[in-house]
Amino acid sequence: MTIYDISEKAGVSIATVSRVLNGSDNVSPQTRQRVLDVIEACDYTPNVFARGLGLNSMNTIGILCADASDLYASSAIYYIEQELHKNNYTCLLCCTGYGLADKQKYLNLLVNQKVDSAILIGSTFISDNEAENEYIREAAKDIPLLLLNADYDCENVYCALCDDFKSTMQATNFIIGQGIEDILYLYNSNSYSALKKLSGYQSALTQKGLPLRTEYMQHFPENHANLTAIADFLSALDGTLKYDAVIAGDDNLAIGAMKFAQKKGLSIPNDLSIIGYNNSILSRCCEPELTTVDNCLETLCHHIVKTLIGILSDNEMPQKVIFSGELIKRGTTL
Amino acid sequence: MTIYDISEKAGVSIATVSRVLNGSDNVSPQTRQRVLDVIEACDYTPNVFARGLGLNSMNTIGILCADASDLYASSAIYYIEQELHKNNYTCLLCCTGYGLADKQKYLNLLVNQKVDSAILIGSTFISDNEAENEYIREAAKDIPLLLLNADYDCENVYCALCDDFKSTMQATNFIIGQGIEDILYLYNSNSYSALKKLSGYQSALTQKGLPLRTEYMQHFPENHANLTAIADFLSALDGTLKYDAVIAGDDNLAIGAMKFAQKKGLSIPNDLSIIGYNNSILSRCCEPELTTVDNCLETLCHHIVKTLIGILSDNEMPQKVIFSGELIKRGTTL
DNA sequence: GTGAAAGCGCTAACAG
DNA sequence: CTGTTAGCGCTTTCAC
Repeated sequence: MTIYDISEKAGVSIATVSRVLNGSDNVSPQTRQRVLDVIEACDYTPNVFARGLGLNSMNTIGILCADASDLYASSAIYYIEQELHKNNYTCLLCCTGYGLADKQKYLNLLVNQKVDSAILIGSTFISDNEAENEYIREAAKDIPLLLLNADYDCENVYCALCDDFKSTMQATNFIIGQGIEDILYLYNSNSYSALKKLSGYQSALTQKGLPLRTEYMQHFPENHANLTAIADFLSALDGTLKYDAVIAGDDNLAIGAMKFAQKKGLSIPNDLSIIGYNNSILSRCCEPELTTVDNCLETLCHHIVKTLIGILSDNEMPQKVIFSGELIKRGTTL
Repeated sequence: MTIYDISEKAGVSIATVSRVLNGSDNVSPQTRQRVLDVIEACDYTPNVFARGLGLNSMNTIGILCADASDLYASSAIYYIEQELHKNNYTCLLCCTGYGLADKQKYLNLLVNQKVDSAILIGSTFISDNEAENEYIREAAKDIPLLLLNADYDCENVYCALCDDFKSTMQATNFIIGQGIEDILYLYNSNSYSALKKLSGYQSALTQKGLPLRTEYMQHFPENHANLTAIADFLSALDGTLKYDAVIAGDDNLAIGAMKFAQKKGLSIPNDLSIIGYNNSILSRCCEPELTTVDNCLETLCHHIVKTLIGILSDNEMPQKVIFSGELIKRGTTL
C-alpha cells in the first residue's frame, strides 16, 4: 500500500494525498475528507524510509548514556523518552560505556544515522581535558547536542544542569553546622560534574576556615554498582584516616559507606553521618534512609526536551540553564 | 557527498561503489581498493534513508518496556543494546507504561517505523486474558517478536524466560524447610510471570500439605517504586494476619516488607524471613542483604539477541527457551 | 567485472 | 485547489 494506491482509490493525485498527509492547507475540505476516508479504510501509513529520504529526517533523537542500567541514566531515559514521544519523536538509544573511543564511535554513529539531534546523559561525556571533547564539537557541527547535567560551551551545544557545586557546598555546610569537621569526600568519576561537586566540598571547608586535606578526598576507582567493593575500599583506608561524616558523589557510594559503617559496627548517624547524591531509589531502601541531594532530574529532562523541540522549530533557545538541587534530610544525618 | 561523487572520483559507476559498500564479490581487487580509498579519503557514509528505502530496512530493532527506569527493565535494556550493537543493529527504545492502549500504540508505531524486529521486555506485555494479546499476534504478522521473560505461543513470536514457577517454588520450599508455615506472598502484577510465581508458591504449600489461604496472597496495587507505600500496605494488614515469612514477587516489594518489619521493630530474619526476586541492586543495598532469586537476566538477554540474529538470518530458531533461576541466600533468611 | 537504468515511496517546486 | 514531475541516494536486475 503506497501513496499511489491511495491517490488512485481517492481519485486524486499523489501530491494531494501527500498534502493531506502533511496537513497542508491547500486542500478543499471535501477532497481532504475523501482522502482521509480512503487512508482510514486501507489502514495506510506512509513509508518512513521514503519520507526520511525526502525530508532528510525521520524525526529521531539519539539518546547517549554510558550505562542504561545506571539509576541516574535509566530515570533520565524514562523521562526523556516520555517527553519526546509526546512530541512525535522516536528515540534511538546507545549505551557507550565509559571509554572515550566508544563514546566517539557512538556519537558518530548517531550522526550517520541522521538523527535530528542527540541528548547526552551525564557529565561523563565532557572531560576536563579539552582535547577529549573534540568529538563533541565535531558532532555539533552536524546536529544540535543537548547535554544533561554537563556544562560545555560550544556552538550548537545546549546544557541543562543542576548546580552541583552549590548543592555539595550546602551539604557540606550542613554537616559542618553540626560541629563535624572531619568529613570524608568520596567520589567515583572525574567528569565535569564530579569535579564541581568536589570543589563545592572544598569551598565549604575553606569558607569555614577548615583545612583542605587531600587524603580526605578519596576517589573510588571501580564501578559504583559494586557496593561491597566500596565498603572494602573504605575498610582498606581504615586506621589511616579519622572522620565523622562521609559526603559521597552519588547514592551508590553513600550506600557503600553505610555498608562499611555497619560492618564496623558504627551507628548511623551518631558515629558517622552520611550524605548521598541523586535521591535515587537506593536512598530510600536502606535503613536509616539516606540524606541525599535531589538534583531535580525530572525537571532537567522536561526542560531539555522543551529546549530541543524549540531548537528543531528554529526558535532561539537559551544555551545553558542551571537549576538548584535540594538537600533531602533523612536518617543518615543528625 | 553521495555515491555519485564517490563513483566519479573513483572512475567507476555507482553500481560498483554500491557493490564495494555491500561487500559483493563481483568486484576486482584493484577496483575495490580504488573505491575504498576514495571512500576513506572523503570520509563517506551512505545515506541511511536511501539505503533503508532500497533495502526496506535500516537495521533497527525496537525495544519495548513499560518503564525504562525500572531496575529489571533498565538492566535488560543495557544488556540487549550491547549485544545488538555488536551485531550492527540500532535500538529504538519505547517506554509504554502499563496501559494496554499505549502498549498497542507503541508496538504499532514500531511496526510502522519498519524496525526489523521488536523485543518486549517483561511479561507485562502478555495478559492472561487472551483478547488483550491480540496486538501481539497482529504485530507478529509483520515482524518477529521476541519476548523477554514472557511466554506466549504464536507464530513468529519467540520467548526466552526464567522458570519463575520453579524458582518461587524453591524459595517457598526453602522457607518451609526451616519450619515456617505461615508465609505471606506479596505481588504487584497480574502478568503471566507474576501468576507463575504465585502458582509456584501455591504448589510448594500444597505439596507439603499446607493450606492455601487467599488472605496470605496479597496484591499490592500501586507502583512498586514507592517503597513506603508497600510498608504502609503491610502495616494496614497488620493484626488481621500472622506470618513469619514474606516471599515477594520482586526485590522492591521485599524491601518494602523490610521497611515494614523495621518500623514494627521485628528482627530480620529471626522474627521475619524475607525473600525477594530479581537479584537487583536493591537486594545488595539493604541491611541485612536480601535473599533473592537470580533470574539470570544477562543470560536471557544474550540468548534473546542470539535468537534474533538467527531469525533475521533466516535460520530456524527455537521458539521458546527456559532457563532456571537460582536462589541467592543472603541475610534476610535463616 | 562493470555499467546503464529502473525502481523504492515520498516531498516539493512548478504549472495550471 | 490540484496535478505533473523532478528529485532524494541507494540497490539491483539486466546487458555487455
